[in-house]
Amino acid sequence: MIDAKLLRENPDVVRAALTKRGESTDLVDQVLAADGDRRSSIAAFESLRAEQKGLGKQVAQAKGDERTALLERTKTLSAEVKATEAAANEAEARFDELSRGLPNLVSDEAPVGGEKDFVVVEEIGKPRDFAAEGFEPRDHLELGELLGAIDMERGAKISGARFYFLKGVGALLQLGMLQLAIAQAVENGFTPMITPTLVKPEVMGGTGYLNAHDDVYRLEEPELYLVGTSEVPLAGYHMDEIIDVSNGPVRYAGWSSCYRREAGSHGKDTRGIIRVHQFDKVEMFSYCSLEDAEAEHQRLLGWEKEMLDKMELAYRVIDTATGDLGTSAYRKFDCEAWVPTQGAYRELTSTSNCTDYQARRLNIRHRDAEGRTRPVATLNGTLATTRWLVAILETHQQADGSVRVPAALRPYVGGRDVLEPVAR
RNA sequence: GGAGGCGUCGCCUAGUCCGGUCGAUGGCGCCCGCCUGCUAAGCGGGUUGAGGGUAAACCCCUCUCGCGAGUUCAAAUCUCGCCGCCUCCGCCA
Repeated sequence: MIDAKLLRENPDVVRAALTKRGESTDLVDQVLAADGDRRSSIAAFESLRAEQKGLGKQVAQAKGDERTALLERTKTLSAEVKATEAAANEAEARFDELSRGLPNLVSDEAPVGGEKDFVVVEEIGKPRDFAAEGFEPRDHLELGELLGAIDMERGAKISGARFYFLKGVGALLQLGMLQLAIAQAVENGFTPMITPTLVKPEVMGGTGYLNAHDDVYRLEEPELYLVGTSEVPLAGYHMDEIIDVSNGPVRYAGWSSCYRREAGSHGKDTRGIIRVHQFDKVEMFSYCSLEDAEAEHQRLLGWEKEMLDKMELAYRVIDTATGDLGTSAYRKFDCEAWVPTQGAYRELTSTSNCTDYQARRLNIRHRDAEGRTRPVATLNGTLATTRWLVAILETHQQADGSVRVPAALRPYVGGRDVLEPVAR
């Protein structure tokens, strides 16, 4: 949610952000009008209410005729108070609903434009040259089937398209990767968390995901939503609280399954586990002061790179363009790993600085140096997900269909340094 | 699923039966000051959060006793619904 005071005093800042995101600025004027209504109706109610309270006090003291006379007046006043209060509540609710439709501001440093207007910040490692090595790389699904690691067919049989089983070394690799992620996070002061994956509407809405709710699974009774990332329960964790960030960021590492409908992506990435309805992820989540947020964002990015380095992958870091930020993000960096059979970089991690946008919606505050309450900043970033297996399998494959295991993962596959094809 | 109990400004707590000096009591903790070689103790004061009047300070006002609705001139207090926690029973793992 955008600060109402900022919107009132500097509506052009908000309009500029909307324009950079490629959205209409009409909503700004609607919200401003609603804000005016809200404040005037609150003032009307409050002055009547003050009068009513004053009279009520006199009634308590008065006796006889004087009392009857007072009661005559207070009766009509009572109805007016009720009516103006209802009007004020309504105006407040309308303002709230409209202003929740506004996305976050955007960083001046974020590149302006759409999905393809990202800026490459850094390239790390070199994509393997399979032509030079003299063999045609197999894609991750073919490798996964050879190794007995991925079973898409049976996933589809029991749950439909975009579902899968990870089995054998596939299951071990994923568990290893996630455990490695948790271990790294804990080393860096994160509190590990295994979160609920079903959340209430206000939590899903508070994180800004309900606007794009085509992608969210919804349960009818009771009304609950399956989370697409543990960012959602971790943001909701401190909802309606005043937390202490005076000693630096409060950091959580969430381990959860994630669910996405992928409603708008028919026909895209239909093969293998690149884009699936359910996957597992370890997500970093930080609460900190607004002043500390940009520095914390860089730290989260650093920890993502550290994990990717452990997987021995070639990847690049991109600064996401304003049109591709999502509702809550003020700035976003993605790490994209090279996927040999696609000849392309694909997103493996994403870290967002949501500034105080989610915190305003979820009512999460801290006390500043002067003891005043202020919304915190929230940030998130990926430490490992199922999709990483795609890049790991393809990057480390050998001509015979075996796959070399990155050193960091070997303890999790029984110490093996190579995974061999199995007979089906 | 059934029955009962509970929910007060960080924590504990008085108040709720019998509506109006509750515009909320006291303690603990915390903050400021005084006192004191230092510390502790003692003494005095402060200490829920939000919104509006204002751009801000001071100040003033309104809301806030789990949430919402109702009764009433007036609700922490009475009524109804909901949520959460606890205890017991049933059922399932």
